[in-house]
Amino acid sequence: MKTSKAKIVSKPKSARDRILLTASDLFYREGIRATGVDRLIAESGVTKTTFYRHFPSKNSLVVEFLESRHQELIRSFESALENNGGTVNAIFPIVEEWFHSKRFRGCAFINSLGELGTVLPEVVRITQAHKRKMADIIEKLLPPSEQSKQNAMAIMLAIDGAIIQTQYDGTPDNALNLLKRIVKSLS
Amino acid sequence: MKTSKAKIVSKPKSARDRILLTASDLFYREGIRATGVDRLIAESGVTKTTFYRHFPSKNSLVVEFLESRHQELIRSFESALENNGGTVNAIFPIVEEWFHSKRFRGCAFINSLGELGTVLPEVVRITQAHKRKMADIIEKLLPPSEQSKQNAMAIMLAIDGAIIQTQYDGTPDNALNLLKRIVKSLS
DNA sequence: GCCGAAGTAGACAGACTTGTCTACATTAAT
DNA sequence: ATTAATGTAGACAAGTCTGTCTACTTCGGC
Repeated sequence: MKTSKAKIVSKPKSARDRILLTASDLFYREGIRATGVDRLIAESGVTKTTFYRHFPSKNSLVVEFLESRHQELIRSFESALENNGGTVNAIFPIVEEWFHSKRFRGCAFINSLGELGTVLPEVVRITQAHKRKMADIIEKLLPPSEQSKQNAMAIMLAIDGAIIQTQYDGTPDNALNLLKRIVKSLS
Repeated sequence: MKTSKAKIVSKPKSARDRILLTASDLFYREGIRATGVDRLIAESGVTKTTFYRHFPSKNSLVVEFLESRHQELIRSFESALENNGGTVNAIFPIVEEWFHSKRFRGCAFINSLGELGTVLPEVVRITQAHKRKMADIIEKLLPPSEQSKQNAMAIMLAIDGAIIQTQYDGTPDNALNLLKRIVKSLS
């Protein structure tokens, strides 16, 4: 098990997976435009040829990054909700853990909107798909009613707001409490 | 009154003002990183020397852009609230008009967080100052109580959420309705 | 008119960016 | 062993980016 001092990702997987894993990390932590392909290449331990064999352009890697993040988040969100009791309250410990995470830097989708929303329309499309799917999942936590679709979207809206507030204010607990209040007041 | 076909801003003001005006327009519409200094220079009708005389770096222009946008928005927000009756409901027509505006591209501060939050900490600081000031103004619309500070922050949170949802979903009326519901349910 | 402030026209520099390509080596499947 | 798939090592190219600088002109204040 190599734990090299260099920032080279240990090579447990295919080159493609390593690139995607490295991109996921750096894109989220440091920003998409702040991360050049040479950095990705160096840190994933592949060559330029290999990089471009798997991803025809940086933008296609960005799209893949967002798509895979979307899939992964949906999966883990659903799983965690189930583990937390499957009601709307199950959302809060998930969000709490995330907000307190040292790696928290807001929502990758929202950040991408700001970074690339005007130059890469796929980013807007994927963000929309992601948020709508999340709202669908939230809707299933709610008692069925005529309003449940809108209630779920309102909750999604409040979660997005709490994400933003945590990001600029650095006060996760306060944002979480506000989120809880809003969600409860919608019930 | 020159209305030249070229995209050169007519020269009503000092070079500095022209630069700032052009930056405000392009940074918001197209993105900060998507706008290079050469573009700013060409469209504001100044030379490189003049540009750098007024702004020692692109980043300092970005900071100035956000600071002046902050001041301007506070001013116009306060004014519009007063014109709309000075209650919390006064927020809605303001937000509605903005969301329906052809120029709407989300919140410049939130977009900047995504674009530059990791590389220019001033962006985070200004965004925080802006949002807190907005919340202070919102608080003044509310009946005084122990909770009014938190209520104002909850409303600010919901506004941010509505901004994001409008941005990715392109459904301003729906987001606005959700915002209204949340604000009312907090009262 | 004089002089400093402000501005013009661009050339230039170095770094960074994304992407193309050659020659060769290694791995995996048959 | 053979062959295709996959990967390595880099060099290279063109464009873009931010910022520095020279020489000269125009504007504004006294």
